[in-house]
Amino acid sequence: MSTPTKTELPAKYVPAEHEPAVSARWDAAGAFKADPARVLSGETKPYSIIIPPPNVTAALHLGHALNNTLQDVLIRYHRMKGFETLWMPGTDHAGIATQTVVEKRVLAEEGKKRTDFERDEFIAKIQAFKDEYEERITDQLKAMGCSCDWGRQRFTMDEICAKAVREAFFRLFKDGLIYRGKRLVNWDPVTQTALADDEVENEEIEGIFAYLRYPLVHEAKPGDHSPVTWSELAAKGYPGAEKFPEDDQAFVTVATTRPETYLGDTAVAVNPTDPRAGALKGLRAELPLVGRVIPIIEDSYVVLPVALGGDENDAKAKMATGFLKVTPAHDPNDWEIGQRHELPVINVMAPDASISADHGWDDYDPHHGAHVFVGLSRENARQKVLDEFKARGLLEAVKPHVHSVGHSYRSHAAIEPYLSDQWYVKVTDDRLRAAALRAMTEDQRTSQLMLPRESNEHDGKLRFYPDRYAKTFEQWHENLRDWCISRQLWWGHRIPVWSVAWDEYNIPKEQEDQHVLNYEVWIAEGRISFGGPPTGSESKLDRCYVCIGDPKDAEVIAEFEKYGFTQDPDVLDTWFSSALWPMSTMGWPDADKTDDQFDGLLGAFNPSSVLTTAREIITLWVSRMVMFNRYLLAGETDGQLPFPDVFIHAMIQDGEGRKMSKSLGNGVDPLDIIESHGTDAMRYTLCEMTTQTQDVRMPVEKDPETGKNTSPKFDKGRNFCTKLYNAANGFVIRMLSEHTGGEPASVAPGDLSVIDRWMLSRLARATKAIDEATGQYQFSVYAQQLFDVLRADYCDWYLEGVKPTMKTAPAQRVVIQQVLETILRLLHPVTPFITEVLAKPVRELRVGAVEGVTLPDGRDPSLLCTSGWPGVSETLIDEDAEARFERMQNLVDAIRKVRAQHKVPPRRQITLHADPDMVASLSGLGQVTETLAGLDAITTSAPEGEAVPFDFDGVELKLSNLADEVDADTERERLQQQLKDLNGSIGALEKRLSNPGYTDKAPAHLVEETRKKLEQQQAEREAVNKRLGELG
RNA sequence: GGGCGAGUAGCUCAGUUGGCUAGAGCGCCCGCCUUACAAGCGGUAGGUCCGGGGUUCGAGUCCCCGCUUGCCCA
Repeated sequence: MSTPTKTELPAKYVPAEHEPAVSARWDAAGAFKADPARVLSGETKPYSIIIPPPNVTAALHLGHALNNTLQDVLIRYHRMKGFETLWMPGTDHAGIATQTVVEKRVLAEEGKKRTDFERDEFIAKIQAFKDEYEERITDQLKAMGCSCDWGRQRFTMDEICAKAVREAFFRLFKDGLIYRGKRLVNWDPVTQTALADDEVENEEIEGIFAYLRYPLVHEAKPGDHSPVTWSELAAKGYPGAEKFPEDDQAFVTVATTRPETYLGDTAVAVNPTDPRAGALKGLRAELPLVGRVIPIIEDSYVVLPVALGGDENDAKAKMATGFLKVTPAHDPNDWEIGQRHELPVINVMAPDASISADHGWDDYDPHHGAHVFVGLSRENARQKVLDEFKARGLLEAVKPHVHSVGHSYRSHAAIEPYLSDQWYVKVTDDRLRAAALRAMTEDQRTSQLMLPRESNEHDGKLRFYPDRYAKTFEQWHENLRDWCISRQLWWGHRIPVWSVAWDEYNIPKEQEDQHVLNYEVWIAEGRISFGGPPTGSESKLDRCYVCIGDPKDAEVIAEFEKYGFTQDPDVLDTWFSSALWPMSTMGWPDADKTDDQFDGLLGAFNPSSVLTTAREIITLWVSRMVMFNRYLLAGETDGQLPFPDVFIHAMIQDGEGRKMSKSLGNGVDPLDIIESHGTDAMRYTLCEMTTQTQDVRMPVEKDPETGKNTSPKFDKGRNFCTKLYNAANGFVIRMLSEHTGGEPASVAPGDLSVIDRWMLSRLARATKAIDEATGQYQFSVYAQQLFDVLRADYCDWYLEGVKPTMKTAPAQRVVIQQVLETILRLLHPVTPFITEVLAKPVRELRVGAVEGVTLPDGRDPSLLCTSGWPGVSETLIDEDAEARFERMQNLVDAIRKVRAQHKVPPRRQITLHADPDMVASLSGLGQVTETLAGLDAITTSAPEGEAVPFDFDGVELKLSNLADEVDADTERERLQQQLKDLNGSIGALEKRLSNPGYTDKAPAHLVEETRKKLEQQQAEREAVNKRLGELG
């Protein structure tokens, strides 16, 4: 009962001839559209993945190809399994990265800087760039076969996401979780903007280490101080004080690479274990020329010099004096020390990094002499400080010193740690941090801090794959610092806060009542919220801040702007909107009252099923999604997670273990691979590479013809696909079309021959292994299983083995077809295109079923991607058939080996002489052995002419008719090699068995096995020796 | 400085409670255009499992020390 019209396919598989057409079929069928109604009605279970949105800054690279292939494998697998699947696609605006790229482009093309444009004008340029790259990225994802729900594609700055950002910001602001504070940022003094940490490049520079002396003083009261003498210190037991003239003023020597920052010093620190520390208690240092008197504090951060017990292997200890100048405004470590000791923070620089008294240097007094530095650049001031100290006898030494300094990747200027006002999310608050820690599954926790509570059903559900990444997540949260979310950029979500300096917030008397009334109403209505300092902080804000929930709320804005309020010019860190991605893409905060596109999505698909990403994202993104999802989707207690599973995949490096990068020119473009090898080949290879390790290497080669980078690793995937196509189209489809008739509608395994039962058994095992591997995110195991079952089992053994019988065995033809159709389905998530191409013609061959093999129609059987996942019952696992078939495989291998050694021409048929048991056993396999080993007969009769004996399972078999005359030398050589191998093996076995420890302690079955094996090999050796004797 | 990996054949990698003479793909070499497939088929060679200790009857696998190398965080 064959279908009337058969699908014809070309003889050779050229991916580019099929992939676009297959994509078009998927699109036309709306195959990837998710329907939340089916979930909400309870009809199906949801499976969803939120794409980690690629930056619109650049086209996708191989890491994206890997990341998205793995997601697609999961999505397609679950879709076939019958889940309602949603894979939400989208892109990220990537604030600074994108703005920078566009700035470079505009400078190159128009010779203009960003500041030559109005803000809106420049943003329009970035927007145009974004549109271009978003399209490109979308095309790439489609070319990769990603089965996203394309009708729901999002962008982190589109309207619904912007609304989510405003809502989240407003709520956090209102709840006191967003505050204004000071912090050191990476400041680029040339372009005058803050930079993210990853935009700072560390470079080794040849700098100096300067040793400066700070005179010590007593301070009776502020402004009244007197020198400390060495004799005083000696009296207090200060080691070494006696070496100095008694009446001279004592000093401490600090060592620094940046002498000019001494202008902002607010303390000198000494290690509490330093033997000099005790004598210095209560004393102070006076900064030369500046006149500032600063305390001497104790802090264990200070490195002890080697002479005082410091670590000899520590380079710092060799250079250190044991005294550290503390400049909280100009060094991140000093900032930390300043926080610990509540030191004043004195900024001595202007935004261009020149020395200035106008940006926080409040105790500046030109009469002391520091005026000589004001206005100098950092570099000139550095030299001037050295000169002035030298002139006063306070410069102890200057040594050359190579050290690492952060530079702007844009201007290449040295980064200045610069104090500025920024917005922060108080992620250290229990409502955020604890919620993230409690989210972790308990068996992945290593500390007892904030464990899941029994009372919260959403606690303890977050699991990392592989396990070890849980530790990264845990430690990050335990050492968390508040999150700086403001960026001095134009491209991004503008911070919805308006402010005015207190002393400018003047409301005319007659308007005061109305104004106060207005904002009380607005607060009650949730339209505005006033900000304060961080909870528990004593500091006062210098401005009045109001967050306006809706930036289009003209009434409110007009009112505040009337009193001088202006909107914050900064934008939010990109990760703020990314943190909302699992919610915003599904329509939050208006999930159920906007258009159909979002209706029910949040309820049906949040939490999503898994997040698939790279490990550097655990801290930047995963943490923040967990905190925001739990906080914003919560009632009184912590709410649900954005996803229960986090899968972290490997990073692809080049063949030398280097990161792939543009500057090294070692990147591989996925589109080039798709062009040269086909998408399926790329996907297969990427899956196979995805083991549980951190990094995988991909040797990169430049194609001499195209000049494009490629890698030989993809050949395996391409060859695999070719094999599949040749087997399916070239053999199975052709043969089963030509030979039909009499197929049973249902085939019972018991009625089948050994080779069929073996094949079904192998298929059952592979299916089981694949299901298990997928549940554990073991993509490499999945790919390996596919390779083994298709190539090794189905093509190399099964199809070769059934050749002589298939034409006359209708039931066997059913097995051939059913197994192929099952394999196509198993393969589909990894290699979707070629399997979709083959699915129709293979399905058209279906004439019967095998009991235990189910091939469900799924949602829509006209496409493989919406067909059901195959079920292969474990009852098909047949140990007996496997044992018999494997024995035959070993025999065929042994015969092939003899053939090769005797150089028997491939086509020459030879004769196997065996004992009756063996012959009987082989005859149960049909003609399989003869076909695979190239035999004309298997017989119990003795060879007539010359024959070559060989050993198999301890039994001597013979092969005859190898050649017109057997070459004795070849045979002797073969036997001698065999003897050598046997001697080695027998020696090892004897040694093991003569060890009483082994026979007494090892499991009995292992000892027994070893004995049997020894006996068998000894028998083989005897036979080989005998044969060698006969040869003479 | 803290954390996490990796080191097994020329290359890329498997090796799951410790147990056959350590495997695969590619590459090398040999033989084959055998009627699905030369992007293929059959076969050979190739390994002190980074080094050193330890536990064990038995270690690529577990423990300790070291070397090399990569990534993340500070």
